[in-house]
Amino acid sequence: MRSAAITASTEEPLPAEWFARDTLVVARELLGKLLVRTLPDGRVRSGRLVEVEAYLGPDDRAAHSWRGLTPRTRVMYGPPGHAYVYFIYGMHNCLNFVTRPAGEPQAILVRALEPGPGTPRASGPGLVCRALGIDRALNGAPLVPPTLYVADDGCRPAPAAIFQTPRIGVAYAGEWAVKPWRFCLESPYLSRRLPTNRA
DNA sequence: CCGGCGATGGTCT
DNA sequence: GACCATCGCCGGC
Repeated sequence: MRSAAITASTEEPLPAEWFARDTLVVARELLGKLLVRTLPDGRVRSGRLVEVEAYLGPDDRAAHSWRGLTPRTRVMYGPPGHAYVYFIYGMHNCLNFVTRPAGEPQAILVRALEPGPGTPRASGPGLVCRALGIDRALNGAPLVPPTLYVADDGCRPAPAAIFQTPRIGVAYAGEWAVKPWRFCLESPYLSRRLPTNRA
C-alpha cells in the first residue's frame, strides 16, 4: 500500500453527499482519509483516520438514536456531512460524522488518528477531540473547510490492511454488541489492539 | 503487562 | 438516580 505518512499532496474535501451513502461503506472508505481541524487562532491540526465505528440507528441498540429523537440525538437525525459531538463520562468529548439522508439517525464515531504535523497522539475517541480542540461547540457544524472537514489526499489503503472487530464499550447492546462495525487500518495508533469490549 | 477503579457531569427515566 | 460509544492511575503479578 501507499505509505501512511502524511503527505502534502492536494486535498479534496469530501462533500455532504459522500456521507449520505451506506454507513458501513462510508466507514470503510473513511480509513486513510485526512481529518483537518483549524483552531480559532488559525493553527491547523490534522490526522489520518485509522479507526472508526459505525452506528446504525435507530435499530442498532448501541446507537444513541436507539431510543429515538431527543435533544442530544437531534443532530444524528439531521443532514449528512455534519459533526455530531457529545460529552461523556463527565470529561470527554467524542466526534462523529452524520451519515445517510436526514431522518435516518446514523453516524460514524472517530476513534483514532495517525497524527499529522503538530498534532498530539489521538488513540481513542476522547483523545481525538482533545488533540484537535473539538468540543460541543462544534456539535451540528457542517464538515467544510476550514474549521473541520475530511479530505481525500489520494491515500488508498490496501484491502489487506483493513480489518473489522466488534465495537468498543457497547457490551450492553445484546446482539448488536457483536456486529463487526469497528473498522481499523493496521497502525501503531489504534486505541487498542484487541476488542476487549468491556462494559 | 494487566485488570480494577475513580473522576466528573450530561442525559434520560 | 442510574447509566454512560473514556481515560489514566495504581497495585498486583
